[in-house]
Amino acid sequence: MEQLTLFAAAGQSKGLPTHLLDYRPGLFCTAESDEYLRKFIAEAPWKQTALKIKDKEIATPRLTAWYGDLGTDYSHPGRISNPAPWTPELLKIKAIVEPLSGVKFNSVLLNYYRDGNDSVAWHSDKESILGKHPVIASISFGEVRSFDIRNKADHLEKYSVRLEHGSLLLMKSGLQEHWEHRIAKSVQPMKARVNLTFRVVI
DNA sequence: CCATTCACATAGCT
DNA sequence: AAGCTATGTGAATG
Ligand SMILES: [Mn+2]
Repeated sequence: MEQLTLFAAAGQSKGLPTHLLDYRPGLFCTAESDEYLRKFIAEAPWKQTALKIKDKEIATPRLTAWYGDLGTDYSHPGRISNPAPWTPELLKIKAIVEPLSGVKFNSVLLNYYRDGNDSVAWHSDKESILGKHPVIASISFGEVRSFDIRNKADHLEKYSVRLEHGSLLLMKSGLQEHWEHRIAKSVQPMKARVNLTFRVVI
């Protein structure tokens, strides 16, 4: 009984398809991760976009901030925004992540999930901006949230990874084409989580 | 023009 | 019977 509970709480699916993703907890220690979380929340140029359906204006349920090399412009729905210039912290993290990813990234999208009501729906990352087989490195700070993937052709084929404070999730080149991912809302009370997704913008 | 993208409300299922 | 999923919605986009 005890073990079952503990195992369930761990929340990692068995048999994760490691050719599609890799998960590495504890890439950054707790103290360092705490500081990064605080600093990114306080200092990143957070934006919240919106979409209109009928007459309702629906705010996207998370905040985003975009950093990167000059020329890696990212089109938000409705407007084009230049990325903010790299900060020393982001460059330091990038330098740690790149050898583990086998890729030199030129941009990073930060996502700020303020509480359990923030989320991102099932999607694949944009082929038009990233190409068909992008490698994306995702660093998590703050609250543990569940990252789900499902096969586009068979929604019953699903896996889940708990993204822990200071962890790295590597989305490998095969993931986006045939799989979708999400961060679901949670009924349980959730504290803030900031996610750094390093990418190569084409 | 037309397909795609996004979050939400709702209906239907177990 | 609470919790999950598929579906329709429509403005903006390329
Ligand atoms: Mn994504």
